Amino acid sequence: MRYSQMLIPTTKETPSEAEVVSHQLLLRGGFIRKLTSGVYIYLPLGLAAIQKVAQIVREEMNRAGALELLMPMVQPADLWKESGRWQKYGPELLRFIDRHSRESCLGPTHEEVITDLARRELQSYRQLPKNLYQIQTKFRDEIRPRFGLMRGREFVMKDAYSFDESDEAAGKSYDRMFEAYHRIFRRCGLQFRAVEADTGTIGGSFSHEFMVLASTGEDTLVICEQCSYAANVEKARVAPVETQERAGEPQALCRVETPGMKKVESVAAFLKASPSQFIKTMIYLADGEPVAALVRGDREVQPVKLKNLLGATDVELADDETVFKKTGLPVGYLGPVGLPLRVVADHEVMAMRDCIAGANQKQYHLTGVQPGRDFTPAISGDLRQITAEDRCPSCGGSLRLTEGIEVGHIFKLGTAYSEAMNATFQDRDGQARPFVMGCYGIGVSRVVAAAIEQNHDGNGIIFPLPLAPFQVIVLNLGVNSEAVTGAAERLALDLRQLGLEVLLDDRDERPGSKFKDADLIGIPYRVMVGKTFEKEGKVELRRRRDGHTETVPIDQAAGVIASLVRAEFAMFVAPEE
RNA sequence: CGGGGCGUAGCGCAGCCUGGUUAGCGCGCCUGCCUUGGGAGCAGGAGGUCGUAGGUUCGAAUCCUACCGCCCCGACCA
Repeated sequence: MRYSQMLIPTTKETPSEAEVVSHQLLLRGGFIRKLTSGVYIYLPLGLAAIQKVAQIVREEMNRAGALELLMPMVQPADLWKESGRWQKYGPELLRFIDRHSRESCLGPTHEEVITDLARRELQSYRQLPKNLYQIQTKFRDEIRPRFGLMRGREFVMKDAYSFDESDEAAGKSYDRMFEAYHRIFRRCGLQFRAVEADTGTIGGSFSHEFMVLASTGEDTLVICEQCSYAANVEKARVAPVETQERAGEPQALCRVETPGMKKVESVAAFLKASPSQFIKTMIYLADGEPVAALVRGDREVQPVKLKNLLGATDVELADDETVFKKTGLPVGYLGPVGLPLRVVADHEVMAMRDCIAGANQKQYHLTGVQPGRDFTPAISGDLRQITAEDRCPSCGGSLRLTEGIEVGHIFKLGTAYSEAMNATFQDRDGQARPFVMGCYGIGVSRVVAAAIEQNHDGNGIIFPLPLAPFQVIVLNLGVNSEAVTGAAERLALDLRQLGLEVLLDDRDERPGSKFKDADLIGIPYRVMVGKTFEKEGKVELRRRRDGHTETVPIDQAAGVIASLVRAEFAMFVAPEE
């Protein structure tokens, strides 16, 4: 491909709307242009990168036995009413009415459509298992789209759905996807981890997220330094604590005046106590009902864990005003003793003794509080957010916190959708049974953004070779010289014949501009045909990632480059290949 | 949806507070000359419903009102 005939509108200046580096570089490099909030045009270069990811995904899904199909973007409301999600999904689901007054929506995901297909077309256990997938544009009306391709409203997604006859078989389908995902992200050249995750609104029993490690990630992960344990902090289990040995008699309950002190720190300073002796009482609204969550004074409540402990669908921290309105209690002086609310305690709290807590009375706290003696929570369990100081729940090793970008998510769905939508097959005994389902997503366009977040420098993008729109860019640095131009053209042709994807920069531009553009758009290998060729018959070969440069005679250049590219590709093969 | 900000040439911005010639600047674009190894230089040029609608005024990019769009923070989220 000739640069002069491409559309690669690069810019020197960074557009003001872009906050994160992938967004900036995608705009500057001429990969995308915004049409409207959260909706982007993929220019030729951007589309090429997305197609690279899509092709890897396709190959690995096919290899894992999945079948590609393509479902409509427009979906009838009736299906969503059957699954119950027409009510549940909320405003993220873009709904509209067509000319016949039929309610419809743009598909943010396709469980309903695929389940409808399955109940029509899959009647017998003999047809199972089946795993069907598509690579398609999704629309979710995000509250606040941001970060370019990282969180758009419209985006390219691979979604797959598995149908099995039993839990056990569904587990195998899940494991097969777990492996396929490892192969996919490995082949994309990304640093990533699979982590235990919360199942979110899609529901289901078990799930893993695939996170690309990058400092701009929207999620926080814990990773064990010793074993393979990794989890989203929303989910990360905190190892249960041992109950402390009781030395001496437990203190008696005692009310102390703590004027104007609401924060744990200030009361702690006043009473010359450590925050770890406190019981912190946080009021949350669980599906609108106030509940009290107890954690140690120096800990934080993890709301997703609270939600799961309560079995609620929505949990949010109540603000001071709401707390007072709903309970009449003074914020800052709340405590579990005599609290007329449902109380959920972190198991660490239950192991504490001689604690300090609010007295549920303005300007007063209690000391000598004994969990179990002075109050008994309705539920106690794992409630607090894990910290880097905690030990690995799996092996006891030390933990590290890091940021990640979610690029893939796999779920065991069970029979939630098949039962709601009456999607059944006949088993060996002729009995109708609901499909046991799984669903598996990959944010294809987000993978491109994540790859850039993880691979860039001050000059621009550094694409992992498998995702690069072109593997090699040949710079003709002497467009006025027939000899140089001829050599550059021939080299580009030779490289193409060796199976490489080549961009030939044949523009009548000064060398500096060509270098800058080549760096910006992140092509892994750059070949310069110019002065050195005129003087010595050699071309210079430069690797984008580390700037490593070598000079080779023109007649050997194509072969050298091809073997370099092949050698590098070999690093991105999937495990066990 | 709550809070904040912005809409002036393709992009980035100044001008607005304190209304008054022909609305500027940088980048980009076009023509010519010159130049050619890290976004050159000179000369000439094209390009604007100043987001939209209404109002105030002799006169509005500038003041007022409404609406639209976009960005940032928050809640939310595969």
